[in-house]
Amino acid sequence: MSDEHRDHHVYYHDLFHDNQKPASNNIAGSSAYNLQGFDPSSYISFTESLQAPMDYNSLASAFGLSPPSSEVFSSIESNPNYKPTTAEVADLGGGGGGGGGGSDIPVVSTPNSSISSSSTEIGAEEDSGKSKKDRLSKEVEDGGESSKKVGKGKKKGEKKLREPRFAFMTKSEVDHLEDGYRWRKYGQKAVKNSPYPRSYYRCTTQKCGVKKRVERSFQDPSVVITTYEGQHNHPVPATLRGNAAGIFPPSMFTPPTGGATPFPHHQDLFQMMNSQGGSAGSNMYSQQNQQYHHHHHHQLPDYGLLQDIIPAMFFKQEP
DNA sequence: CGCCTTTGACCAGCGC
DNA sequence: GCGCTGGTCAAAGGCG
Repeated sequence: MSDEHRDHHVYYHDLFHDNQKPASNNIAGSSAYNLQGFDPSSYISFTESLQAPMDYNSLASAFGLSPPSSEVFSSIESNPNYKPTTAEVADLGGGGGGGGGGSDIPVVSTPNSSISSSSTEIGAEEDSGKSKKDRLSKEVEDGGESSKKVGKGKKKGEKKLREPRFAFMTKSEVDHLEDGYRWRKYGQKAVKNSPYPRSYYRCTTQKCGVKKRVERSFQDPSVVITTYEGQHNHPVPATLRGNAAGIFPPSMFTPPTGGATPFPHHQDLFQMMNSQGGSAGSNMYSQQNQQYHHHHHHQLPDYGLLQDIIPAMFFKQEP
């Protein structure tokens, strides 16, 4: 395994399962989207389903700060009672092998990104995409999850509730991207129609039920699809925190002024992003971290803030 | 010694 | 009801 993170491209795209979502959600149609021209209707339904009081503009501006050339796609499962479907399982990883229509995925992207092509990667295989059905109307209450065992009888009629998820695609050679948190792998499964396995991770912090799923796109092996589920109820481990610029643009965070970034990977990321299309201030960082010593891979927080920020913005906060 | 990965088995949901 | 598939468990092993 290599410790280096290279060529990081992050793709975000919005995915929300709106039950009766008309065909207007087709990705092709959204190819023209960009954060500033994002389809209002989609936004609304998205927000509504999230029940998040946040202002979209803040989000948009946040993403809008991305390097001009970055290609970003994120997907979010906003429905707290969301029930994964097959297609989504295939795409973003979901539970239960249900059917699923994977083509209704609204997309949010930054300017200059070519959504259609990339989004295709994500939703590419709806091979047996059936219709997904939604049901369930329990109240979501994160947290509870310790008593679910495989071989044991489970609680009465309690259903396993799944938290909203946030997925994004990153161009990287490493499967498991450092994000500042500590994870323990608890499973790996082969993905249907894909030669690449999917790994399941869980935040090791006690009481934190955040899960993470990592898989490589079978369409484009250079792309890694990471899906977060839940929100951390604790801060990033002190030993792991530090530079968390990660995939977010410099403007969103305090630039590593003064000192060299201990994580050249970031630099690579920025360079990559900037170089791609770019004309944005590119060597802001590139001149700094020329050298560094290799740290253990566990000490390379990359996308920590991604989790800190995205969930906070999109995920339904518990009362 | 503690923490983590590996790995096969098992479980749950859905389609047929 | 059976079979498929994704998701999870937990025992065993690995590594610092």
